[in-house]
Amino acid sequence: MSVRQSLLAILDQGPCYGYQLRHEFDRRTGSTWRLNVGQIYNTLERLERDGLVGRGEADEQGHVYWHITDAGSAEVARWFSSPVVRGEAARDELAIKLAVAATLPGVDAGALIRAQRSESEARARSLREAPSDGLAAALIADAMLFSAEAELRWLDRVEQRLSEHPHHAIGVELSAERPKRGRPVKSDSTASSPV
Amino acid sequence: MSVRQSLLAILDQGPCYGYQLRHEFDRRTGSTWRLNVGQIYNTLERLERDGLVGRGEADEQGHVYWHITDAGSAEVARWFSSPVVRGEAARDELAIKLAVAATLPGVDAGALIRAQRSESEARARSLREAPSDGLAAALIADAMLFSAEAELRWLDRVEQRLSEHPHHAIGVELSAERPKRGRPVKSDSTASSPV
DNA sequence: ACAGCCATGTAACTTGTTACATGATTTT
DNA sequence: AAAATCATGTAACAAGTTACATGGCTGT
Repeated sequence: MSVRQSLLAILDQGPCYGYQLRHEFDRRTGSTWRLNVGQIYNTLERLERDGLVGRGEADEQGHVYWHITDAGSAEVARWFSSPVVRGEAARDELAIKLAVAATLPGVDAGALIRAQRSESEARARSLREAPSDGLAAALIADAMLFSAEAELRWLDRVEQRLSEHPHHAIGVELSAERPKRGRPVKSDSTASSPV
Repeated sequence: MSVRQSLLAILDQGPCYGYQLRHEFDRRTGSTWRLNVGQIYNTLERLERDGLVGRGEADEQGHVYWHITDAGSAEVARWFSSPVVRGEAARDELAIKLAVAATLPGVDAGALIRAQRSESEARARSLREAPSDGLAAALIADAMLFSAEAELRWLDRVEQRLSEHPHHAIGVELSAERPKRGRPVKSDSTASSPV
């Protein structure tokens, strides 16, 4: 939702045309994530469908200015007055991946941790070294750096937990809590050998 | 992609039927994110379409066992041997929101920071207090806690940067880097008053 | 003339997510 | 007998993302 909401928030400052919105989003996020132009127009049409923006006539240069509606402004106000709530939604890809890896037999979670640490360290280093141009870029870079550092701390913690927990792997076929029925049926053709 | 990949990784241990997969995903992620059952079947059909899994015959209980293909196993191996790369993709909703808020005139970024800090603090507190049952749940809770703490550190940093940078807001209509053409056209009907 | 950017748009697609229909089995 | 859970599936949709087509304008 962040692209959609950001475009709406920019439009709340005054009408803009598509390309302009792309540029504004770009500046305000420190050119960190470049939007494909097509996405702007898609998003605008969806916002229009939802009654949050309206499409103006094209001016002499052919620029199509979009303006926010009252419902749109209300939505922006709501967005800026409420915090981002993590948890229910917001799945952390790395957390899922490593948790799954750590609980599956036959997967080398240690190797994954080392590969990830190397990646996250490189990322943190490059974020610390690269100078950020402007406030927006600096804010985004800070967020990314802090997040990479948290990732590294977490990786250490996971390694520690795994070393304390020698029997971490939860077998698929041995699970007591498994819904019903015994072990998986071996399929002849392409199934890989179960552990 | 994490749900899709996780289901594939579980299937790499041996054939499973839909409900079973849901249960396995649930256990391995500490019951943190409960999947709607329908999503399992959707995902399985898409994996089948992509040649990564195959559908077996139903057994006497009517359970439809799915098995991984060679291409699927290769994909799992690839997944577990490569780190999660943040940056290009992986947009941080909070970072975008706050960066946009901080660069738009007329938006009270300070209030947003305070609201977010209160939310993130509550979250961190509840993660620290709630006991985690089992390794998977503990790992996921750690990840969430570290991430919430990084968020709090970042909010402090943003507040500091904003206090150093009194002229942070970037006006839409005053921007020199703006693509072309002068100020936005005022639309008569529903446009909110631009700042 | 040609390359390249500005600008608008369309079509197709991905993953995730929900609501719903249907029936079997199990529990109370 | 009723309620709950197990189990499979379908249909629809949201948001993001990309590739492509089309033109105008600008600079070399």
